[in-house]
Amino acid sequence: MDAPKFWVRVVLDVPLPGPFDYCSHQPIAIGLRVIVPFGRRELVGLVVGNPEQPGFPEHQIKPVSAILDDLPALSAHWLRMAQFAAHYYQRPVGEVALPVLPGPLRKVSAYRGKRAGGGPVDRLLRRTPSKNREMPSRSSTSPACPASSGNVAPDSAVPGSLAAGVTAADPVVHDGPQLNAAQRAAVDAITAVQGHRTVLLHGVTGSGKTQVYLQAAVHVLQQGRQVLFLVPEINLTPQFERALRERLSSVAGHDSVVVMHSGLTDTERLRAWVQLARGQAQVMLGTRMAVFAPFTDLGLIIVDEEHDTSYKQQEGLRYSARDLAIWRAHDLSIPVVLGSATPSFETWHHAQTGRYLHLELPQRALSSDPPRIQLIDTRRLKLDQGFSPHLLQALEETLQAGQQSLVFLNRRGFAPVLHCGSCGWVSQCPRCSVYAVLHRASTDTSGWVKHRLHCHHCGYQSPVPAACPECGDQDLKPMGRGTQRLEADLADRFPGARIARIDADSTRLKGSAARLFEQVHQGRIDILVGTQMVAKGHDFSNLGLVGVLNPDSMLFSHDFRAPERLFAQLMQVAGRAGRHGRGGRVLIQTDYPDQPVYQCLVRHDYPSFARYSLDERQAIGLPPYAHQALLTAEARSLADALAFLQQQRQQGLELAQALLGADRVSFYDPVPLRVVRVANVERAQLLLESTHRPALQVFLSHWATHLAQQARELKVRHALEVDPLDI
DNA sequence: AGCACGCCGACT
DNA sequence: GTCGGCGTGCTC
Repeated sequence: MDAPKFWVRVVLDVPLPGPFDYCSHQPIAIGLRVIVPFGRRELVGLVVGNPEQPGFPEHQIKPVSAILDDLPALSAHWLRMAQFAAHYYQRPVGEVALPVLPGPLRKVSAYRGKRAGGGPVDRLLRRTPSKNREMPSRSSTSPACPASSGNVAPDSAVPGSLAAGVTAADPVVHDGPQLNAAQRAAVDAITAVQGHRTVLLHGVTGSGKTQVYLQAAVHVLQQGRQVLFLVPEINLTPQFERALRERLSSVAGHDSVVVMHSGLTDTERLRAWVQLARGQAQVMLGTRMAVFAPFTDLGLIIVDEEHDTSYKQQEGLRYSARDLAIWRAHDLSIPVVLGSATPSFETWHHAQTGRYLHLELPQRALSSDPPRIQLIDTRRLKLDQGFSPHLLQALEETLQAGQQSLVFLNRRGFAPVLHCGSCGWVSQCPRCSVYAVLHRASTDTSGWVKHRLHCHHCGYQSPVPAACPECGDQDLKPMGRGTQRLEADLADRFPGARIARIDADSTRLKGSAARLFEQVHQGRIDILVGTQMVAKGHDFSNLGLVGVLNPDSMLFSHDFRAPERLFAQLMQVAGRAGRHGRGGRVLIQTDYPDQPVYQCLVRHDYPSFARYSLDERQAIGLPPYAHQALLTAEARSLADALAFLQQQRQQGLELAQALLGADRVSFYDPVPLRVVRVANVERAQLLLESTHRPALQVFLSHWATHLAQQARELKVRHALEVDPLDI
């Protein structure tokens, strides 16, 4: 007489082990979302199983409140990926699977209340009637769309990202530029891959990796399958979007490219997700979050600039989108292409040992000469406002020749610190253990320039004191140089030159980055000052000179990956020079010209640098020859944080011994972070290591549950990171 | 993580 | 007399 009862296993975005069992009067497919009661509230959950028997006392099990079937169920492959990521990064599945959905798909409020309509997906589909032909709504209540005589609706009629992205429909078939022999060979090698293979496409800046990506993508699209294209930064999406649409429109239709990144609104993200999930989009271009997109028939993944650390999420679930992309490709038996001029040493190592297919693009496709890199030994030079005479002369010459220059300094603000000459006082952030950085107020128009003190870690700001707070001396001096000061100095020195600065401060407003880059492209800037923002991807056509100031500061990090990053970064800025026509010059000012990183740079010799660095890492047992995990603790006092880590280390040692026997996992000593205090919280970390990945995984999964309990008891916040990049 | 319950201080 | 501080306990 009872209606049949079905058990439903659901994961939720809560920091509890889970999953949670519910009941329903009808079967619910795995991969669908549901609204369920949880404690005193309701949550959106994801169905991951239909157990025969619940794993919880039956009388305590509540019924599912609603079934959300406005989108097709997430695929078994997608769920495997979520499960894998959860297991690998030591988090509950629900904390992986739900936060990666567009906001409206995981918010109860989007489905409840009078304005909810049929939920966010139905609302979206109703709101874009011009798209109904291509995106027929599941619901029959959608107004029928009068078919508009084969013509595509003008883009301006479409709100949101689609409008921004869809440039005028272009029916012309683009065959793309002629590929050189190496590019041709690379495309052939990629398209010949059967099943899964990770492919490293190693090619210097300007060697034409993009054309290889596009050609490989065309091949996959012609088979009717989808392509995922990952880029490190939002800034890079517009130029790739343009290239993709142009190149791919003939194969897959102009609506087939969707974009996914954190700069989109909820609705824009939802739109891209929905189009992909319904199989209406063929290509997704995006930043790391796009690796979780719900493809229906993915055939190829491309990871551009695979070495870029932006692929690693630095909060919440600390995943590497590059590594998950490889996992995804493996699970789907499809190829994944990792492209870079300076691959991560992990990737390079795998390419050298044959685990990855190694493809080379040896030449610059667009220009004959690579940029000429010179080191300027600044140990015995008298610098003038941070500039060597050589660099000043080169700037003058480049200006005279009507070419553009880029001065690269990885330090924003006016000066790193304000200093009192008579008592030694320095500007500190009151809440963090770092200097407060002197900034030029961004809104100064005329006359007196206003400065303020900024903390780059917690956002604290204050006016500049009129006199030293310690001794009352009025002669406070800025020490050192940031991009703002550089910009001002250059303006004094080259009064006729048009100077611009691109860094996180000058591009804070939406669209200002694009505007600044546009000015540079149009040749309306002579000297560009910039931080690492300018290093990535931008193709400056008339850049004759790159000057690099103070790169040594990047070498002094205690992180063993610092030289690897410095090499990649300098190679990347160097690559901005002379991309078209004559090769440009690159001048690097350093106190350590003998360092291997600089010596290899001068010779454009990535392989030697990699060989040298990998040998070194092998000798002392660092990644990729060992696998690491990092436990960080945050507490009110440093002593509490360290005590917690010490305790976890001790218990970890015993646990590892019991689980794995011999010394499979080794622990370093707990240490304070380089910046100990941020926003009045003290931080410390504990690094662990194993040469055996599975052993580390087994250990971590046991240890992680331990940690959660004890951290709560001791009021210490903690985070466990697998494969940490910053140590 | 939320969200409630619960038991002690300064305000209309 | 209540508003409200955040301790602790629970969520299929």
